[in-house]
Amino acid sequence: MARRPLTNPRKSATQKRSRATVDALVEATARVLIREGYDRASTNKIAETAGVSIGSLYQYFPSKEALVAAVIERHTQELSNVVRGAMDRVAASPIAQAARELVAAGIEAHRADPKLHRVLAEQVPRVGKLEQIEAVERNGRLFFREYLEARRDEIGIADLDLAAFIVITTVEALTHNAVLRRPDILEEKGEAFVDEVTALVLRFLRVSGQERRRAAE
Amino acid sequence: MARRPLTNPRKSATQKRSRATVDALVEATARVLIREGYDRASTNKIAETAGVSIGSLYQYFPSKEALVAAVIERHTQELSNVVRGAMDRVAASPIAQAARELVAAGIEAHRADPKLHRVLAEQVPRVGKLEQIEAVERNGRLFFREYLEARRDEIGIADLDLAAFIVITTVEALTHNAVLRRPDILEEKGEAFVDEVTALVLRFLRVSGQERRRAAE
Amino acid sequence: MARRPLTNPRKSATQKRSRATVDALVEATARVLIREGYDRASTNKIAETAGVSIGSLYQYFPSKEALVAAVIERHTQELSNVVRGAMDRVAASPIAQAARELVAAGIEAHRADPKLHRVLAEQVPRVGKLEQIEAVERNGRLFFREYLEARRDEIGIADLDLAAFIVITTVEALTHNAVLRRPDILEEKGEAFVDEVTALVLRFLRVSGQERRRAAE
Amino acid sequence: MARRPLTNPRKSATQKRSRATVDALVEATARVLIREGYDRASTNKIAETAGVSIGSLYQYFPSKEALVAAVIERHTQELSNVVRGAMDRVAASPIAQAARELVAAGIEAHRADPKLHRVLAEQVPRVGKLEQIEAVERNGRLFFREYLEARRDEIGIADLDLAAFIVITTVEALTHNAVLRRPDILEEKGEAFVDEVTALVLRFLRVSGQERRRAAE
DNA sequence: AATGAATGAGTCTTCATTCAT
DNA sequence: AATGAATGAAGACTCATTCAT
Repeated sequence: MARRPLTNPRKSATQKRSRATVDALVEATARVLIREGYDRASTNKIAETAGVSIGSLYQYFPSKEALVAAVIERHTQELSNVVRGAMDRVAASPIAQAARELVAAGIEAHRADPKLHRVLAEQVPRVGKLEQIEAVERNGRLFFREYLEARRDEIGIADLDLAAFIVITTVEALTHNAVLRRPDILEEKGEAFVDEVTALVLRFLRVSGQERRRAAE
Repeated sequence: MARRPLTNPRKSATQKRSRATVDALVEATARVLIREGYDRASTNKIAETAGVSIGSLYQYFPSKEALVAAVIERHTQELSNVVRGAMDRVAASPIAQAARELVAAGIEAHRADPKLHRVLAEQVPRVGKLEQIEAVERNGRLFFREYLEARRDEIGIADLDLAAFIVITTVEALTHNAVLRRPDILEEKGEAFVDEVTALVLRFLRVSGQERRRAAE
Repeated sequence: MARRPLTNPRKSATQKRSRATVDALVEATARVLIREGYDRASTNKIAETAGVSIGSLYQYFPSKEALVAAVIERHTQELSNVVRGAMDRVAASPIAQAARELVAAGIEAHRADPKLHRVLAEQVPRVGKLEQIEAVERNGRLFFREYLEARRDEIGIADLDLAAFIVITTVEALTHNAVLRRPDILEEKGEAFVDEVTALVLRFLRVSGQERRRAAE
Repeated sequence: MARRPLTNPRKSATQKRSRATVDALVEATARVLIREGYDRASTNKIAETAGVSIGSLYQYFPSKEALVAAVIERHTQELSNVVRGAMDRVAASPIAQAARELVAAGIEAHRADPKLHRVLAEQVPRVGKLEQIEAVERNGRLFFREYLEARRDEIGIADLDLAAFIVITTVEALTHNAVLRRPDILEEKGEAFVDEVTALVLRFLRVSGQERRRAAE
């Protein structure tokens, strides 16, 4: 049985070969996680899937948790990139327009690897990496809050902190659930869904109807 | 189970004992789940916590899954009761007023046993009980949809299906996250939070400002 | 876990009701043994099948082994009866005729409850009752030896001990295997089978051809 | 199982180690089976007896049954070899001589590991391996039947199928029981026993007295 | 550095048996 | 005497991890 599980990769794979092995392992972990679920994802299976011996696996990752942590990190990074990209792109746009792009980005992000996202969403807490995830979330929130601050005069709500929490939570939940549990909605009336979620956000932020209408074009 | 028992008292004494054992086991499962998480929650630990032998545990529950399922059922039932109660209470009220009550009910429901709720929310999917949970959710959605239908002329949104999904997902996510991850918000500005979430819902549903204002009093 | 398993019934059921319970238990044990095999035949299942509580079962039988021993005893008794009956019937007949009857009796005996016989044959050794069985066998052998002795002048073999062992073993094996493993033989050419086994025995005992021919009529 | 191994020595060293472990496990299973009987033969005890960890046991054998099956296979193989060897040796000899050798081979085979043979004979059926055993038996029967066919003119019995069944069953039962239950016979008058069993077979097959006498020299 | 055989703590589960009612 | 709830020893098996080669 394990001591306290370490969650940091054992060595900063500098060599190219090492790097490839590490990548293979992380990728294999993700695949096995999807295929088998957390409990049935054994390190031996992961090693085999990666085409690597179990010994080598432990050369690079001190524990199963470390592997999962790496997957989480990679996945979180990818999500983050998509969302950050969208945010950067609309940094200069008026809210009414930005909102729509952000909602779309949310859906797109979740669509990247929904099965992995589901497993992680369901099992992350068990790996000690929750804090890291929360850090990412907090960053997103602060980032968004700054955006709101910059656009303060376009919106009619005072408590920006609260507003950021509500908007982020809402959009995250709606895109997550739409992708994972109601794919039918996205397929049959994806446009309408984006419209409605965008409207939800804008109305909540009391963005003036004029702006909204302008953005709707 | 031989012959028919002649006395009732004995039987009901027996039944009371069984009942107590079952209850103790379900309760112990919940506690261990909270304390240890799903993976580390072994049936032996649960039996011990319940003050019951492992044999008795298996007399009443054929597997670990069955125990967790029972906990889920109990918890779901409790949540359901709170929410249904609120829905019944406001069935005749105008939306603007109903919304606020529902949001409050959502918070109250999550507050009943937030830690348990977190564990279940995070790990339920792995137990086959997912369908049951989803059934409850679907029921809630349909129930709410009917409510919307009855109040159709108070709201300015056409696709009631979509609206129900969005509202329920949103309120669930907001109350869940507020209770579990941002207790500070509820403590420091719980009123404002309820106000905002209520407003979010009403605005999304395009309930007329007049109604909204009337309800805000 | 059990101490040393006792194999004797706990009380000599004098009362009629007790007697009925004991019978029901022995019968249930036989049935469960056939249905489930020795390993899966749990005392609880036996009690249930007997329509008796597990507590009552232990009132009459101190252990699972005791139950099986009772079944063995009953079954052995039945076999014994069939064979002894035949032996008694032919005590006064010449060997050539007696042999045929004994072979037929062997088949008949095995046919009484072949499934039970198989389970017992396969599992008896595990219950301490082997000695008892061997005692029965020895008795049969001695009994048969005496018969041979009485007919000494009809047979041309000197070592009657050896002869008894060989004949008994052979007939037992042939009837057992025919019934349990080659039922097709009995069905398609049962007559021929009896003829051949009888001939086998008579020829082995050097019973004169004249006698043999006379018996074959 | 990554990459192809470059060196042979290492692999074969490894293979030798594995092979030794497997052998130790099979051997330990046989010993424990003899010492404790099937029911009390736990995998833990087997592993311990083999001087191997329980984990290694399961690395090579997926279940207790698999272990027993391996023992059965090994034992059956050995028996088979002895008997086949004898059959091959006498393939060209006249029956009267062949019979004696086969009976002797039967005894020899059972003597190889009589205790193991007893446990297996008594408990094998419960393992799914029964078919395999029966297959071996059937093969033996068919093989023997062919032999009879080739020697058809030496014997005076028409139904060779039936004859093969009877002879094989008889010889098996007699050698089995003699070795396991009446070792005294073999020790005190082993010669006579072989003589009589041989005679039993030859007389049953109606081999002419002349042949019999010739073989008896 | 890689390999994979070996380890063993710990899990779930069964079932013969006891004992309070 | 009967009942059946409770017991707990023991068994089969898994899998994260180590370490000899």
